[in-house]
Amino acid sequence: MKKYNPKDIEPKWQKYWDENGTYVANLDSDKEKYYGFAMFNYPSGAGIHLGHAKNFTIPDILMRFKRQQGYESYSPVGFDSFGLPAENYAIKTGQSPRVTTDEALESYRNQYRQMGWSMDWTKEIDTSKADYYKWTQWCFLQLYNDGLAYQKESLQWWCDIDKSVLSDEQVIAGKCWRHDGDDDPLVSKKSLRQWFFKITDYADEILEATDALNWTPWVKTAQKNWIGRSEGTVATFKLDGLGADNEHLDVFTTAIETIYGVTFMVLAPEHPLVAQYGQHADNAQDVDEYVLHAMRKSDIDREKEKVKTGVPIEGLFAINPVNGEKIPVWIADYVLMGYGSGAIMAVPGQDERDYEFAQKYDLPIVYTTDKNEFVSYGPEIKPDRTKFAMANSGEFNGQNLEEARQNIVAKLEKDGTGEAKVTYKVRDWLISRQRYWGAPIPIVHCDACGVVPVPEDKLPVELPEIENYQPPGDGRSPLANAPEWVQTSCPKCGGEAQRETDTMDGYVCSSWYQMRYLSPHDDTQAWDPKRAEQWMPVKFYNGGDHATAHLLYARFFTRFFNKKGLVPDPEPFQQMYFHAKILAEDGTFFSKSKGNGIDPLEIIESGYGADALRTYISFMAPPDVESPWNSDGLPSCYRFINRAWTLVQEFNETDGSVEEGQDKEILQATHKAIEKVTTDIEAIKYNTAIAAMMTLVNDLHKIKEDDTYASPAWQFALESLVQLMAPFAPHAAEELWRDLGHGDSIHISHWPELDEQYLVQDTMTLAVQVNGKVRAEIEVAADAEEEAIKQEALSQENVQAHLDGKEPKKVIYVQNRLVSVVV
RNA sequence: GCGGAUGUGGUGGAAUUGGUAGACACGCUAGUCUUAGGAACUAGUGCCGCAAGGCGUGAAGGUUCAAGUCCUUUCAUCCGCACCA
Repeated sequence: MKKYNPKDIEPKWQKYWDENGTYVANLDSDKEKYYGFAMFNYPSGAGIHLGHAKNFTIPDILMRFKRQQGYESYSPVGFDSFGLPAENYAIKTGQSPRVTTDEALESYRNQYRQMGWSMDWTKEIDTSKADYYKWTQWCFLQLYNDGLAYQKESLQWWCDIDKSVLSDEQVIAGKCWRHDGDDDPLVSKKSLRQWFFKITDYADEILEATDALNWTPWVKTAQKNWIGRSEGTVATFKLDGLGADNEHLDVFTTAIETIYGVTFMVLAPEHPLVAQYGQHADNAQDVDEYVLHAMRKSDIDREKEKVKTGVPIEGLFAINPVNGEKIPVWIADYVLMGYGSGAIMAVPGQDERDYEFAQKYDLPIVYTTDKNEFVSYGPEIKPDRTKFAMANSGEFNGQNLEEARQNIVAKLEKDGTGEAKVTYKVRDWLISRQRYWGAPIPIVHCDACGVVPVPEDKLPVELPEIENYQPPGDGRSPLANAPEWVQTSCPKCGGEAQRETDTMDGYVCSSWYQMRYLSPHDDTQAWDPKRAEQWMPVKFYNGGDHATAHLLYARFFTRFFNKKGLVPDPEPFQQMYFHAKILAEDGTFFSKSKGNGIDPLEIIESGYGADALRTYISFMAPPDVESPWNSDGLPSCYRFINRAWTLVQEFNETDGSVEEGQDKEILQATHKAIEKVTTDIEAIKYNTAIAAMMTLVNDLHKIKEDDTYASPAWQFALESLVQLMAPFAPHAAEELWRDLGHGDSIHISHWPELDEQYLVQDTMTLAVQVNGKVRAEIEVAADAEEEAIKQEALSQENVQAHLDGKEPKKVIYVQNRLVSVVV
């Protein structure tokens, strides 16, 4: 008998599928379309790991299923290949990122194929190739033309030794990643002029659309948190002293009703008024020191700070717009420049944080409600606000908080000292990177014309090959090391001009690739809007990372291009599925440092094959449940495939003798499996789909225990089984399909058709409960009358015993389930 | 602190949404066979008990003929956000 050997059949069919274009999608097909994929990879030198295996197997199963169902199923493939690791490697070795990336890509292509993923390789994209980033630059220009791309000074981490910009992940415990010794200096912040995308313009509509999405629920919550909308009031306080008499200070608060309790003001250390008036303060030196100290701390470090610190700006006061009270102004780093206006009115009587600060620095505390509870902490909490009465608040005393809030806002608006306002946590998207290995920003700086966008017909602005990947030391990217590239002529006036040397954040590249996949080789446009009309939004998008930024940015781009009429839907991903991680056998996370990783390729090559690996990854738990790897689990899936294999081989070796006696049983088992597997794949519950197939295999083995079957029913059962298995174990299924006499690929065959008549049983087994406890089981005809069933139930010996001579008060029959007798 | 979720055998996990808890696997026990293997096959396996029976879904209450599922309280764990004004 032919043995199951994945090492033989897997490479064979991989080659066949490639050569026959089995998975090549016709993007202009008339068929109903199904478009799905997983977040693409950064091709690192290390190759794929178990997480990648899961990431791409999840959509692959669904896409294969849809293909069999007759959809034009498009599984695109691509690589997010710009990024820091290749650049860091280049700095270290001088080897071009282009070269190392290409090497990594070649290896990835092989590994993807070995996993048996049904990707359409004829449409592969690579974000670091000019034919892709040309259109990333085009996207930039569209945003620029609509005023959604702009330049602004912004602070960047800076290493004084390298004279180079650092990304967040290159700052480790406040020091540069390459200079983190005890004697090395802390990193500092340097102000650079950088490019931003105005995503805040879209914050509201993205937020509003979030609830309706068919996305993993917590991802939606994360999106909403990230946007962080809160409704409140901006109040204007006039300043007094230190020559600031004509200045005013705007603060944002969600609890304006506490304004009578303001006993001090707090500015973030970066607040512009600090730089302006701090030097005039009586304690100018303290102010200076405090600001310097705070600026050196990263935001993360600041948040870790348990004890609040601050200094007053002595001599500077603010005037409370509601009662004219003169209150001191402080600086403290518990106030963040990035939120609201970077300044707060502190109400220690009603706010926990302000209370803590006031306690420490001995500042006065005024309560503005009749109950001394904190009310302004967070926009979400709503202690029944109508139950609090205002106190110490002048004309508003006695009103409940809700009334007072409205009345105070009205008063401020009338006086011109405040207004209702909505703020967001999300800030504009900083896309400038002072890096080499990214898409150049298509902008030219002309001495005469200023900032000039590169005309669309001059795209791409190609990334030049350079000699030295070390940053030049002036805050510009290594592209500044290529003067002949930087030096150019102005597209407007033709005069001397310099190219922008910043490149774009990698997230820009991945914000629109779902559209590029539809026109991967089009050199006349970023994508064909007619194709987008047919294919967008993406039906199924899987990922196990990037729950916030990437998805938010992709939504921003899609909304923008939707308004331009280039995509049919404002949302990019109809369904977003966020899978959970596979854990190590001990329940901890896999990590490079622990070296406890499991190499998918090793598993395949050890003889278990990709099919068993794919099946086990899908079987171990529902994909969205974190579950530890169990090395004994893999063999169990191999065994399952092998048992199916045996059924087919034995069938092939029979002499054709027909046993029809158990056809009905065979068909019932088969259709039950068809139904279960179909609904479970649709619901991404692969674990129970596989369990149903295992049950079918077990059933078929049992049925044939004594005889060898060769009936048409038996053949239908085997063919259906193999077709059901095809999305999970595509190689073995293909081989078995051919063994069953088919000339064409199983993957473009069809999905087994369900015949519901076989789901109905002739008889059914009902449980009989007496006072809620099961006391007997009865077997009755499926179409038996309710009365007859009840009689049958009551006549059971054990039921009678538990009735103990009493008359049942009630007998309940639940259809197809049980009979419940109440005494 | 706020928000979201989850607690089921020795293990991963099932459970038609209120209807026989533990599907399917792993592991374990016993057995069969043998070109002795990390093979295949068969049977058993929630707990206590020889059995009858009893007990069982983190804990405690409640609703119901019937609760893993609904309600209340509570404990634990995980995740997201977090000095967001």
